[in-house]
Amino acid sequence: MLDIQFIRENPQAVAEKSQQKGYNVDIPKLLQLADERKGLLASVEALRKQRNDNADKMKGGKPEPELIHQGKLIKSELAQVEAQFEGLDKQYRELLKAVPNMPLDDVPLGVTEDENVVAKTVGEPPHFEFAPKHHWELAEPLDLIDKERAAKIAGSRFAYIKGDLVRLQFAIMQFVIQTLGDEQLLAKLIQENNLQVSAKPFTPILPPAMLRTEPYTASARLNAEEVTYKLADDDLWLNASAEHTLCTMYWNEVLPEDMFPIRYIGYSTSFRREAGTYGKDAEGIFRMHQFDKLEMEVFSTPETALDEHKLQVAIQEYLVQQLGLPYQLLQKCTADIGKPNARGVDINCWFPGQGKYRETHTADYMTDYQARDLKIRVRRHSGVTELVHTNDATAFALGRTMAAIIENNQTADGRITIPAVLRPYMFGRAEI
RNA sequence: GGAAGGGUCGCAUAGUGGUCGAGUGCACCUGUCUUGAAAACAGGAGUGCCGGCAACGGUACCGUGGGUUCGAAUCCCACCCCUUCCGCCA
Repeated sequence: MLDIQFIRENPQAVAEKSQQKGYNVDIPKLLQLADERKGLLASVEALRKQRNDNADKMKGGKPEPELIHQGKLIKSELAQVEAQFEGLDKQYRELLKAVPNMPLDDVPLGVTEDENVVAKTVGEPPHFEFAPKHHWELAEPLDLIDKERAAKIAGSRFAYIKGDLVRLQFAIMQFVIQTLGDEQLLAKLIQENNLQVSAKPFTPILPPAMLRTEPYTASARLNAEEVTYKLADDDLWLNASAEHTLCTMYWNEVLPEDMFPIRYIGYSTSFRREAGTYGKDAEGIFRMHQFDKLEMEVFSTPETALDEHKLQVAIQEYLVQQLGLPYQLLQKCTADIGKPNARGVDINCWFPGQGKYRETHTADYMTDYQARDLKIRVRRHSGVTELVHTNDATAFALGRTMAAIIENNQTADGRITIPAVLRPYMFGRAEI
């Protein structure tokens, strides 16, 4: 959430920028609630002081009936005022949480995702001497994907991934963990992009795949209506990305400055309900209820956070380039960056079967918006505490990445050439 | 899932209704002393919210949420987590 003090000082800007993101929030109402809440809080605290003072008078000796009577009066009045305060506070918090993060100045204005700006196009879509096939058309004869039997067991948007496609997935995972752990490579990317951040390698991490309502809500990532699966018998949700169990990892903690930047490369199966996407990308493994993903998550001090974001994008580009996939880099517009985001970048890879660039990567910069509600702080060397900044970014969503590899690397005889960087992790093989 | 024990200010602990708006030890910070350090001695130090330019004041926090009471770390209820044992299980 946003700092109420900031909203007080910039009501106009907050209203406008929320509007740009497609959020209609009643800022005057919020500020009015904030003021009323403040007044009630003062009353509550004054009454508590009365209660405490009254109780103090009864220490030691035996309680006088008059003081007990006084105490009872204070108690009932306090109960009333507290109830009022809680009601108001709930409204206030809901409205405050409804305010999205402010987009940075370089985020393009837009009303739909169609207004995302193509910042650059890298690589040439491959030319085929034949009509390129969809990944599912190639995968079927090679017996790499079985969706029919998966549907029998779990319904639509599930798959059995088989054989060499499994080997390919594990090869990509090894490649990513190796790459993000390479300090020299990171130093090179940092230098090339003129960034002021450390070259500290990313620590691989396997997070829980479920989390409770309270931290999930605080992360501003819980989307109960469209995305997130809820377990019926427990207060648990299936994570829709490793990001969700990673950004909540330091919930309610104050961390020493020496720990920063905290860089993780997380691997998790991700679960999404995909409500409202009926018929969309129904074939293949492009849009699934369950998919595996490697996700970067970085906690940093505020002054390095934007460069951490840019580093994540640089890493994404490097990874995609290494696999030889043609892509476009999109500067996401205000409507598409997402509620907790201050800035967002997408990478869309070329899918020859569809003849389109499709989203495979996202990089999100949240400033302190996530950390404020998650209460994740840094204790500076000076002793003061400050909210951290959070960044997350896809390393590879494995289903979509493999779909892209299959389509871009298809041969005339329906086989798939393995990208050179993955071959060491594929027993030296060059083809599926 | 069953049984027992436990969760206190970084760590370790004290604390079973008012003197705990939380004591002590260790670690930490600042002084005094010392060439410097150590030791000793003295002092300080948590997180949030509200008010204040600030010094500071108020308030809340003893796993979480409710309840009892004039008053709760302490009593009651529910839940979470940890430890040990049993059961089940990769």
